[in-house]
Amino acid sequence: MTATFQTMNTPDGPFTVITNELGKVIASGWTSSVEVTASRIRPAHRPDDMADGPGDAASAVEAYYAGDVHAVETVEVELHGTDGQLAGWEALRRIEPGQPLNYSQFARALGSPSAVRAAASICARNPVALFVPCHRVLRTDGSLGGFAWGLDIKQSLLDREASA
Amino acid sequence: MTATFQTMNTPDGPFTVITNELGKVIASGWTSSVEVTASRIRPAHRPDDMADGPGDAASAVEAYYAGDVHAVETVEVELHGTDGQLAGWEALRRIEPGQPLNYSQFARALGSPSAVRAAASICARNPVALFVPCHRVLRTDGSLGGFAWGLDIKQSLLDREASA
DNA sequence: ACGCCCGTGTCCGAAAACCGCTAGTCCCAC
DNA sequence: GTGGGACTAGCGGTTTTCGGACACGGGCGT
Repeated sequence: MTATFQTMNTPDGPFTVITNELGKVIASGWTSSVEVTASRIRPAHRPDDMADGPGDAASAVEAYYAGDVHAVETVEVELHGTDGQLAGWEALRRIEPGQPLNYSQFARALGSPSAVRAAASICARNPVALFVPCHRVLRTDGSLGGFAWGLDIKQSLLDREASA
Repeated sequence: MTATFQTMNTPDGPFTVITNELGKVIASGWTSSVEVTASRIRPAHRPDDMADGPGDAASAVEAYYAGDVHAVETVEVELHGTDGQLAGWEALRRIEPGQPLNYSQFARALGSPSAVRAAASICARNPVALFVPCHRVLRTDGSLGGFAWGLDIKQSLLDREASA
């Protein structure tokens, strides 16, 4: 399987998107390294080789940073994972920008109120950051919790969406 | 991923072939059950759904049973596995009909003369029986060894190829 | 002759470890 | 008192790790 990638600049630093043959996003994150981005895809579905090339996910990211924080919502993604992960990532996409949840609420939304920690690790493994907005889940005490691409960026995204 | 299958009758009983979008064989065996056939594909690459449909692998099988035992050699296959498995399955395809090897010779051909048992399990996991002729490897003492689809069929194939 | 044990690569199931957390306790500094 | 920081046990899906099993043959000891 072969895939396409693009790296662009954003106010939060370089951002890389990897898409499959159909143009669906399979991985993304704030790094200029394709390898690092690809490492978030589960091994069995990781592309054999990747080439730089065009794609329209990039324009959605630019629109997002230009102020249209909804722009990334309609971009198609292709996700692989367990049933729980797929359900979780889908649920994340339904969170509105500017209205973050905490990990407990998120676990409850998934139907397992006590599986808070498990829910957190579903966020942690989101391969398509920004498109699946795992940054919209925070700790109950108001602190940020974690973010694979760095807490500065998580905070920046939240600020941006709060003021949009 | 979606795939196509066909089931046909042969002197050795019903035979099912599963092919991918490109028409390459991804699984096959003497059974009328698509599930059983598909179970030989490693989980990560198993198709999501399968539909009955045409394909020209079937005609090669018919030609084989009509007496042209070389007919299945040119059919394209798509295999997934470890490096050792891929090398092994490739080597199997180079064995001439009517000239069976034993497991020791096969292991030696793979470059690991002492890994006889490992070589045997590479045969054992061949997902595309007949197209990759794992039935052409026997025990050193002359007995059949094993065959996923039943020893009767292994014997029958060997007889057929010996007299061709 | 016959039986036992070992080498070797890969798969598979079971069990343990891993965590982007939370609620409850305890303790101290005001 | 009381607000806040520090510490702990418990949580539950996923991933990782580990040990056994296997389409066998050859060397060694009885």
